[in-house]
Amino acid sequence: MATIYEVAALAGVSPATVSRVFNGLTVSEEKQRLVRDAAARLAFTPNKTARRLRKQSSEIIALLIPDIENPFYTALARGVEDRAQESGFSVVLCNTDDNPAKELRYLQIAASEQMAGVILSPASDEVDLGAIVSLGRPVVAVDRTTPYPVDAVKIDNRAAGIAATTALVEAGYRRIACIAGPAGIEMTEDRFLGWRQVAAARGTGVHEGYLRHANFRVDGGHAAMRALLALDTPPDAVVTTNNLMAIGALQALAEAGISPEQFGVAAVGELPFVTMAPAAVASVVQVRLPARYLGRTAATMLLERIAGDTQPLRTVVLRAEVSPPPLPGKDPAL
Amino acid sequence: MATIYEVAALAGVSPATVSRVFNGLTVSEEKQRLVRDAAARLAFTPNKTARRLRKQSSEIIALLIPDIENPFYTALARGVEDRAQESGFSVVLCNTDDNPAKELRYLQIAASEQMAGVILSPASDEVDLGAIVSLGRPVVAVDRTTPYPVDAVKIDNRAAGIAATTALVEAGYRRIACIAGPAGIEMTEDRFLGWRQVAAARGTGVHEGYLRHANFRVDGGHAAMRALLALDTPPDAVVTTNNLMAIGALQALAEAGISPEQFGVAAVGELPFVTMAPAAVASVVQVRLPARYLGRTAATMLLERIAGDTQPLRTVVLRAEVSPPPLPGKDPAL
DNA sequence: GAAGTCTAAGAAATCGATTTCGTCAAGCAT
DNA sequence: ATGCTTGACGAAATCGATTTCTTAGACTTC
Repeated sequence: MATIYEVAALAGVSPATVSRVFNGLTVSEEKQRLVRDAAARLAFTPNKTARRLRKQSSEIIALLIPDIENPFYTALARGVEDRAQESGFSVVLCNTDDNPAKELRYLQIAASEQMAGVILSPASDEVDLGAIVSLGRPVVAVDRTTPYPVDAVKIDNRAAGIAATTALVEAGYRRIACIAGPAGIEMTEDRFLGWRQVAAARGTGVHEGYLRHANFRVDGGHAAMRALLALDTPPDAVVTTNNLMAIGALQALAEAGISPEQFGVAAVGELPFVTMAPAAVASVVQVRLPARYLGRTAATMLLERIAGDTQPLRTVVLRAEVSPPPLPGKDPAL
Repeated sequence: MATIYEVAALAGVSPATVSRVFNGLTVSEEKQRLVRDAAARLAFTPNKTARRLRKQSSEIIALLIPDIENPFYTALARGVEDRAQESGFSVVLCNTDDNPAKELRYLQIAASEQMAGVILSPASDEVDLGAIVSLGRPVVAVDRTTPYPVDAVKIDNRAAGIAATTALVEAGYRRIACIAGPAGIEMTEDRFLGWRQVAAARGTGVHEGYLRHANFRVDGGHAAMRALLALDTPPDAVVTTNNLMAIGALQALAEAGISPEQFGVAAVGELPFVTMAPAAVASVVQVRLPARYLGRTAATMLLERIAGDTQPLRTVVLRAEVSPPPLPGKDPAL
């Protein structure tokens, strides 16, 4: 790795001039050419570490997500990445596993690595964002919220819960259960409040035991669905507050020999990689979340802050829509 | 952010001593205590950027994968991440999108960021690893191979292709087609060679038009399957060389009203998030790849090199197995 | 033509750790 | 008691860029 000094020596100028050329500061045509030629000949790449030490900031943004194996978050990550790339930023993807300790560790790394900013989906309401916020690094919460004063991009979760449940009611279901995520996460609680509101008003009321808390993963949805089916008066439909728990629920139903055409299933979120028969797919209510756009929006907000935007805190709320499945074989891009 | 100088001043020692304390070098009990107290009081965290500039290396490894939205690669990433974490390393996940230009860009970043090493699944055989290799940074290729002299972890792809095709033959299918990935990637070519070998020997021979090249994604598999179904003499079964193309194929079949119980489908790779009826699921041949373990192994090899291991280049070949689906609702961890 | 204003570009300080080099004192052998 | 080793620890150099200062010319302006 050639350094700026070697380039300077070869070009017959001072290191300062080399730096100026690479940073677009005023340098005569003449010397610019000399420097560029020398740099090309030495295959010079500026040392980012040195640059960062001096500038006290980098062009890297950290993205902390709870579960990298959940297609919702990978789509979100794509959105962030694409937007960041457009501005010449790189994204470091960190998997927090819904574990506050891991999350904290990554936040510390982000700080001590002088990363330009952080986009995160907090593992819990108790994440300590105080340290990084007071350091002046911009932070944007995405999908999930946090009590700390940071920008946020979220879904209208209450409306999404209502939409999912309403679709089931309109399909004729009345005994509607809910498989919600862990307590203490506003995102899932809003969705289940939406369910409760509709289930109470237009279903048979909120039956004891029809609300199940589970982890956000497939196995959680599976276990919860089995428990629901084992009730004395089992429900005739279920709402799940995320995509993977719906997969688990569908698996449990399939095992029990029940098709989603008989038993209503609604998911807040999109089912990834469905291969069921078209009729079965169509019978599953999917409240599609604009995951990629969520990520893109968060990235845009973060980049604005990084660029020095000091407007008051913003929370962007996006609405999800109950929509038909995309044309099969087409990726619903962005 | 407190610096080492402030800690030194507060503790009444030199900065060198503070550094020594944090690096476990010989320092008297007495001063150790003073330094630790001062550091705690100032909430001191060593500046990684400065450290990296001086040490010319970091505790970050770059992981370059072609498609972050493919569950195979996210599982692989988990394997890498878990192993790296055990050794105190962080992982930076980079999505190359099967795009050599993006890949090159990330490799340059890895170099100029002084990352400790790189694990990658090359987007093409022409990736230029020369620069980073000659820089002395360890590199491990995973899943896909490269002509450059680097360690590698891969699947016995030929055997996987043979296993997938053989399972279809044994299920009674004879007109077996193949949906392969883009040409020029050894991984997918070996798999399709396995198919060709078995199809030629035990099927009806390799029919003109039964080999389709597609991108590695769902839409590619979908389009290829439609093309196969539109042939004058359509096949009665298909082998896909990865997981997502199988999803696409199954979707195309479902649209055509064909169940995988009638039309043989075999995938090299595991179908993510299946929700089909158990009988349908069981009829799909899945050659399960140890994705997580692949990642873990690659990480282990890389960490050994980082630690200074200089043994000759190694290529670890893992065998995939045609196996029954995991118990529903259970994540096939590691 | 003297004074004032720019502008290009070099010299040197700076970012915050690590590490080499010395120094000084204690411990040990002769 | 002298010389030698050993160990703790401070002073200062170092990593490679960026960013003041400065300075020397070139160019205005009255």
